[in-house]
Amino acid sequence: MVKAGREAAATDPVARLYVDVPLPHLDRPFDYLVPDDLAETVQPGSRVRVRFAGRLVDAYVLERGAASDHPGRLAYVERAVGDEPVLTAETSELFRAVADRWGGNFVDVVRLGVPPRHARAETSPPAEPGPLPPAAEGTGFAGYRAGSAFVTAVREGRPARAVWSALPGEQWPLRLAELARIAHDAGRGAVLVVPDARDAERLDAAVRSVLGEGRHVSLAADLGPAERYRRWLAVRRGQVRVVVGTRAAAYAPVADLGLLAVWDDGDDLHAEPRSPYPNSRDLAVLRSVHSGAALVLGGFARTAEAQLLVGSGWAHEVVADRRAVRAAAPRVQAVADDVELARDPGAAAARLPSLALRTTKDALAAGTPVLVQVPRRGYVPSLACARDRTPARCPTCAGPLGARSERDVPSCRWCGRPAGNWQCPECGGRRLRAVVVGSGRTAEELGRAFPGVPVRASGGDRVLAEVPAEAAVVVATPGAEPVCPGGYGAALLLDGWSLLSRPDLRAAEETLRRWANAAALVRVGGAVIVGADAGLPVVQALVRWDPAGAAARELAERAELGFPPAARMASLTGPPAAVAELLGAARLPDGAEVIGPVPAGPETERVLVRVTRQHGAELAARLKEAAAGRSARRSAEPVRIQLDPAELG
DNA sequence: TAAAATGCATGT
DNA sequence: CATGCATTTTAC
Repeated sequence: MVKAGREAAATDPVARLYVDVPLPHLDRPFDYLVPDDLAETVQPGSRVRVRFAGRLVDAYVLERGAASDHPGRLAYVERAVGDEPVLTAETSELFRAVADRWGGNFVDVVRLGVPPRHARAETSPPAEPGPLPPAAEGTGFAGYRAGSAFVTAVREGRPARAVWSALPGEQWPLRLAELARIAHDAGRGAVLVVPDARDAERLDAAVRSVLGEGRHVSLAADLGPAERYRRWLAVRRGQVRVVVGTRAAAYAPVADLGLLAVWDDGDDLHAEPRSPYPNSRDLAVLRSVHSGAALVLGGFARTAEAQLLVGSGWAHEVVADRRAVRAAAPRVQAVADDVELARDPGAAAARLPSLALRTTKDALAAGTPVLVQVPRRGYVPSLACARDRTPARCPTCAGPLGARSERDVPSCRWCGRPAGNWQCPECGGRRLRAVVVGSGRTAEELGRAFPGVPVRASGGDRVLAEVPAEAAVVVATPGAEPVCPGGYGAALLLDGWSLLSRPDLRAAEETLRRWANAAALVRVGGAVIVGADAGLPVVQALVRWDPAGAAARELAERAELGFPPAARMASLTGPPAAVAELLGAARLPDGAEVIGPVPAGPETERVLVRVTRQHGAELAARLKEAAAGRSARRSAEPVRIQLDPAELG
């Protein structure tokens, strides 16, 4: 039904658009007529409202055209939402490619990459850029093999691809800012993606120091909707071409993108928890291919995925030579067990291994802080003697004991070692009871071992960005380590046991990543004590500071086991009948291997489908196709499809 | 949430 | 086996 008086636009009256309905079988363009009065407003990339199957829904315009292939009558676009496009030609193509790569819908990806509209923000005037600081003579990449070549490629607008292993102590925010400046001066845009808001703040500051005011924005996740949309619009309008931010920033509609950077791609914060579950690294890889932008994946550690890009010749390594590594790396020593326990009566209170204790004392005496990395706190309460309530302590490091459940073997919340046959030092009792301990207590308890030294805690919802360069014990959970100007005097990495004992495919890689990130904050000549068996390959990799070697070994192991990234996997999660139906309907690629199902929660099962890397795109397409069939037939119970799931369980 | 397609009870 | 009304399906 056409409203009285409505007429189609004189030129290109047809708008091809995606309707914002999350059903896989509707994930294709539909044609609508553009009414005459919207002829100027509705453009490629516009957000509009259309009547679709009766309801008014949002839609995203791909393109305008003269005619439609649709045999039936076309409906009119109902109205425009805002008067400027939200998709660019490049992001339109990117969203389609991301949806295809991960077996999802175009509009789901739009939700990840385009912030919700905030009408007021559309009226705010652009910020005037401040003076542009003079360009630096060179960059910090000169000290890395292939570093200068990569910088030159960015300057010349070539789509070079690098995996950068940052030296310990490296000012990585400044390095990435330098690259952004190079791209900027070449007239190109840059997108720099980091795991969390704190990293985004550091990087934001570094980019400001290099580009001055008003030439970049930070799109970190902790902004309000108005400010977020305002900054994002400034990017879309081309007023700003350098973007810093977390996950979602990777989609920023930067004009003429010249550089994509992802820092610490192994961090699980880079894994998008919403459908279709893309992650920053693979997204950046995809976008670099489609946009012709240069790409750098940087970190202190290296993922097996990044290693594969190097090994296949797709990306070049940007690494320092061994001499520079040796000069920059802290001295790492492993303390595996009770042999090193203190006999020293002064250390009786906190029975840290004597090496760790000496190291800590020395660093504190030199007026430098000591970083103590402890496992992430869960909801785990502390334990105490059931008889006299003496707090239960780890026999090795004197950390507080906790347990995940009543029946669980208690383990140390500092070093993670299990404490199976605990005995109360006061009354000899062997039974434990749960007690609630405030989160600040952990740090306080550790601090007691060093009277008069301030203890600072960083983790959970109280994360410190920086600590002063003075004697202090800094207790942090992985990922929440504050930086210290000049570096820490020493670091104790106490979380090895809880990390390495996880039955996770990535346990070793993740352990080294966390250790390296903490150890990299230690000053040159500082000491790192790691609480784990020196014979473990992952410990050796830290001692020798060899993230590339560790990643190569990790990749080889995964290849042997047929795990990603050596193979491509999809995980299907949902009610057993639904999973079975999807699997039955999917025309899986030749050689696809179905693993499972295994229980995955109440009324829920999961199967894994494994194919070779070459069949990855086909697998995604086939699963999408089967899901589309199910949604068209209204098979109600949805199945979650995840390509390259972050956790393989 | 609108129109079209389909289902189905009812009356001849 | 047409008719009218209810329900289901499609989706521009």
